[in-house]
Amino acid sequence: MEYNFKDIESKWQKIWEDNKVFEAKNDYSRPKYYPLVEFPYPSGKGLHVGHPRPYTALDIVARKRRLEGYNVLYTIGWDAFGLPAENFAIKNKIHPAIVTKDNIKKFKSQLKSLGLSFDWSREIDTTSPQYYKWTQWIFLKLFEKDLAYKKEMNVNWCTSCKVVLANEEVVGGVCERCGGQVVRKEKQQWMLKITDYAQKLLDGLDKVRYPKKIKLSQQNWIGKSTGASVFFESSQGEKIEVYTTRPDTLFGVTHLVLAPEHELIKKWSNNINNIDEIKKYCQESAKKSDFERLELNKEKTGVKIEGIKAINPVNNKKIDIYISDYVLVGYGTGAIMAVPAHDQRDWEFAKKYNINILEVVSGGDVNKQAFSEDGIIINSEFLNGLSISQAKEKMIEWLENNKKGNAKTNFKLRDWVFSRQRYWGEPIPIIHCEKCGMVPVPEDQLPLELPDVDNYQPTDDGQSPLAMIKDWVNVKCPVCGADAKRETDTMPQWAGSSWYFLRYCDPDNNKELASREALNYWLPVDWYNGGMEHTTLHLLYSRFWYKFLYDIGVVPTDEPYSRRTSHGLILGFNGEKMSKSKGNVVNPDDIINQYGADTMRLYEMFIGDFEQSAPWNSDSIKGCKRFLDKVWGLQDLLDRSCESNKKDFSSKLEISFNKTIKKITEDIENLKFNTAIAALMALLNEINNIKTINQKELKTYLILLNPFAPHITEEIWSICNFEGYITDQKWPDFDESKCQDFVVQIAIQINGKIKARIDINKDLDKSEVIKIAKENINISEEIKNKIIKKEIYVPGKLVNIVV
RNA sequence: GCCGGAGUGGCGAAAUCGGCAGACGCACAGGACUUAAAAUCCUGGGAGGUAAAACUCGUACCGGUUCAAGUCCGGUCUCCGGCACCA
Repeated sequence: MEYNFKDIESKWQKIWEDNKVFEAKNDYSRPKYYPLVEFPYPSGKGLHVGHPRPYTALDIVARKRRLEGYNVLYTIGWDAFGLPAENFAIKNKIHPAIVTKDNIKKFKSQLKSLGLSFDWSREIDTTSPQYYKWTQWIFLKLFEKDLAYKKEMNVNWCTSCKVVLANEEVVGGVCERCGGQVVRKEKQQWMLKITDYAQKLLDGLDKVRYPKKIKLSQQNWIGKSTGASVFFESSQGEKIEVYTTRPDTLFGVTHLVLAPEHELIKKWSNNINNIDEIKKYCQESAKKSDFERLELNKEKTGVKIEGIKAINPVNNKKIDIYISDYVLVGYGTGAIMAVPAHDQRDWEFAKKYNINILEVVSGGDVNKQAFSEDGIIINSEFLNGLSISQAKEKMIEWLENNKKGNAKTNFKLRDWVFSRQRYWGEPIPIIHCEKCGMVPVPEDQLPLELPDVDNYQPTDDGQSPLAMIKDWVNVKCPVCGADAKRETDTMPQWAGSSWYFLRYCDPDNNKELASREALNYWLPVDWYNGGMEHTTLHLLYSRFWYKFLYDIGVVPTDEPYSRRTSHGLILGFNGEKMSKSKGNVVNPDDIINQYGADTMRLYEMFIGDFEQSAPWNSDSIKGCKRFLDKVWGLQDLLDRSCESNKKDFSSKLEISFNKTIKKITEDIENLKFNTAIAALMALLNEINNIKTINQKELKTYLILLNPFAPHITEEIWSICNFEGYITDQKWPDFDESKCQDFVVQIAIQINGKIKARIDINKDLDKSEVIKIAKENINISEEIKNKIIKKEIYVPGKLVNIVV
């Protein structure tokens, strides 16, 4: 029976809004629950059907929690700084703030039409000065604690646009937009010392409930390794420090490899015989992005430095030095000791350049490939006969005693490049004074607002467009009053998103980023859902900021998120990622117009395993619409007699209802929204077979369905004259003892092959069941004249007789 | 190259403390209702095989463990996502 979803949905959305049904209460005595979804970047394209998947999922959780009696904080905001708005501004000369405002308006109306139970009174926008005042404040705290600093860094530089590019904007070595040549250019960048928190970020993972794959990704990203620093000496007398995880193989070192950017190469330039060749190689590798180096380096390249040698500290042997771009300047010391016998990359390099291979761990065939497994040390003087781990220990001891090195822990994690030469971001609140150096903008002058500019294009030398506004740039030093200049770089988009969930707790606070009272109550976030693509950047950055804020006493716990889950992508009908160019984008507005928000929500959740990606299929939506039409028809099956009203569940449906309550209750907690809906469908089919439903059953059914399809369930509740609103009801309990049928069907197997099925009482014990099984006509035939070796009974499932 | 995830009907998918593979839905086919169509309702279905059964095969591929394997173990292939050759 079709229902008028248009009227019903707008009616209830208005009632919820007018009555502030979903506003979180500032009543800190009640049990709280804080579910969180990643807030969107409001792009000009509007929502696509992928957005509502996580929002609906946690909306279901939020609605269920409210029914369970919790004070719930579920809200949304806008991560609105970023490149697309800026590029749009450059092209069309429209202020990004105006574009952003329009986009937000569109996103908001789209989200509202889904009936999500967001507390809109707490909505935030990272580009509003009231918000970024506190982003800047956190930056100043980091600066104060020496966790923000400036450093020369390589950036991608488009030689034709004269713009710094993100890795993503570099495609095949050229600028994505203009096709110009991209080179690596040295530039001063603001950095945040996330590496100071590497160990804490690692340790914190033990305390939180994240999926294994997310913990693993973060662990791999942080990449702790233990090994040693070893000091080689050059024939010129300089110390060349290398980091190795295999100090046990030091006697197997055949050469050193330096990164092309290594500082010693400049220093040696007068002493290198083949300096032209070296310079050429360095220039070539400077053209490559990291990604390209990765691509191109399947075949190792490198150049030997002629005229300079290194001395191996353990045996004083003179060895060659090479440069190669498979060694990265940003990791370790930018120099490695090469042990071709026991490292595959070194092995390949050695084979190509005809370098000796010195075996120092026995067990493999180092002529065929590098041997990196465990073995006994050989050819290594005082290490001979030891295992790898013993040899590591002994070598480190030797290095330390002889001042030739030391034990060292290394992290792969690099510091966070925090500045952008862009307009549409938070201005970095620092003033450069010739006398006083880098001076923070005084806190009472925050927010340091973004000034208006006429042109959003960066300057020719790659400075932010802010550098062109002379009366903004030129200021007096807050310390000494001399002429000074403002920092013109802005912050990356990651800044605003690193702490937004704190602001939700107290969004209008003008004195603090949020009151301590509110933070104490709401934090930590109980359940945070987001995309896998944010696992190693956003998720790690925000944990870092949070831990920092904990250390300076701003937040009450040391981890921000108790639980993290991630959703799979919604793909186009063709199984590819949705994108305009592929023509497979689906707009949720169309679906809602045609089928309604409840159907849309249901299909988003029914489409498949929440954590797995799934292709969108506009034909399959019909099933969800049909289901809701049938739910609408339940009104007609309601037995309105007095008798019925007093009843508990009817005997026919009692078990089914208990089973379903249990299943829905558990499935929602376990992200199994698809099977929860399947269970509701199955129960509905059962009710339709019986053709009657009593009051308790209908009420229970509506409450169970409510988190998934909130509008239709409210409407039926109200039409049936049930008391109050469905949003004020209590989530149903189930009786564990009534979750299983008395009579169950079990399979009977002979040697693992099914030969019969029988119905038995679930409480019968093994011998009784096997007795009944053997009496079955098929079975008695089968086992006649055979020797029974084994009889197995799996309660409620099957009997297997082995003959 | 490395790391992570996944391969099950025509399609989306269920079932992983080893225990009846394919719940629920889409599409499809047949039937009912209708002048007719749409909508709705009922019925059907992994493949082969049979008049119908029996039976055989079947969860990417090869092998193993087990009374029993989609699920566990060893190896291989393919697809998707991420990446910083991390010494």
